[in-house]
Amino acid sequence: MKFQAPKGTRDFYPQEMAWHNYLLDAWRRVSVRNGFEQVDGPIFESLDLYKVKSGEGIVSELFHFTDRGERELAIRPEFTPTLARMVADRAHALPKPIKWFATPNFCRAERPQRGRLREFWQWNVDMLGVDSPLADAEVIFTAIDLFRELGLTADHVRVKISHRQTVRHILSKMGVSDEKMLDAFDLLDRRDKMEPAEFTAAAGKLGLDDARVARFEQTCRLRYRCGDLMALRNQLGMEEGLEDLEALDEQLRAFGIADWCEYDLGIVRGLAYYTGMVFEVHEVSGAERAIAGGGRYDKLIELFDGPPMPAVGFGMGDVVLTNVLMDTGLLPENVMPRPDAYVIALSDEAAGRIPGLVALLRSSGLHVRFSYKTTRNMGKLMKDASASRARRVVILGDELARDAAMVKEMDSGEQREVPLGDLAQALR
RNA sequence: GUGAGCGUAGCUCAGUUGGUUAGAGCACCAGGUUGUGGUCCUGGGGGUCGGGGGUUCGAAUCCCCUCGCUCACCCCA
Repeated sequence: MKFQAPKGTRDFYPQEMAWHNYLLDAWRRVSVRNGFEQVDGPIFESLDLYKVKSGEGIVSELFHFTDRGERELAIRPEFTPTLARMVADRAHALPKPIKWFATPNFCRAERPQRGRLREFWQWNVDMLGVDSPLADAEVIFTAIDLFRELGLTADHVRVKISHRQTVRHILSKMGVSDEKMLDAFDLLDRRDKMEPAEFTAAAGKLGLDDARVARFEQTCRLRYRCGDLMALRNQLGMEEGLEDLEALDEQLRAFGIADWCEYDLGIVRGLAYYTGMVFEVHEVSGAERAIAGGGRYDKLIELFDGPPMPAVGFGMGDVVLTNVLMDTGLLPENVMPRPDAYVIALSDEAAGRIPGLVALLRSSGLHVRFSYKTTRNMGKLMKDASASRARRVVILGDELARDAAMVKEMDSGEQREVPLGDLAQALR
């Protein structure tokens, strides 16, 4: 084996490609019925574009290169900067709200592991121009609509939701100053990887005393059902400061997706990026990486020199989603296109008529295949026809003397003689 | 990028304490039973044992490097 696919990339043979398309088709179908329009951009961009949002540190995670004109470029690792650039360019001309989706592939120079490769496809869904929990909820609904489309249920996946403003209020009430707020979010994000003592010490530096740390810790560990914010209110002992979450809660219930959602204040996501609601979708066992993640990012378009523009969206990668579908047995076995007919010939004379017949049937829109074998052994040819999963087999045998062929329904086994002139109609 | 485990045909794996031309099942290809679908029979292609170097009379088996896979860290845009 001289060459192999580069580290962290996949070859898509027909079966894998069929599954890949099954996913992309579902993404597209669900996007469209939820009112989103498809967009795309170049697969490489100026390296600087990615530094705007993520800083200089992002460069080591990118596949980047210099072109012959000394331009620093990078293969796209995400879609948001491209989207922000596109929106900023025509912000005043585009009708609002802007509801866009894309299904691009991305490359990131990371070490591959389960659920994370160096090249992957990601469904991006974004809504810009509407600063409302209604938009937040609709975006989450769209993600859930996809899960339903693929056969997943609320028993398989869970949408974990938090809200920056709400967590900020809670932290603030516990004594964290505005200057220390980002550090506090960062600590919240890393708490699972820290020893309890280490966590307590770090929290102390942020102005939280031991008792508050314990309470905060517990608050973040608990899960709160969508539609029941009373539990959270009681846990926190707060009467105010939960308005943002409450407004979102109302919309989620209005969309009828409360069963899929829960509040998890430990969800943090990108620090400098999200400004309001944030969410992740996880498989219930928690064994896989996040299936999807997103939230509200109201300052981003300005960062790309556009006008103020509220925005909310999410990304869903194909790798983890495929893992989940495989584990749950929801990836259909047969997603390859099924032939309408498979033509076999039982004599050399009959074989001579295959090209003309096939050409005729195909030009009428039918998916038609035939055998290239020279054998006239019917058992063998039938086996090939069966393997192709064709709906019907057209048998060219003695009936040709009457200008007719046998047409066999492969699913039922029934067969009948059909005049050649009626074949296209009979196979429809 | 750091650490750990793994790497024999397309797939799942055998391969005795290093010993002659490296095997099986499935898959693939060809043919047979002179008109009916995962049957049966016969034959065939395919591996420089991930790659390179070393130790040895001799290595798939031992050592080093490298590439890839898996897992954790990092990151998760």
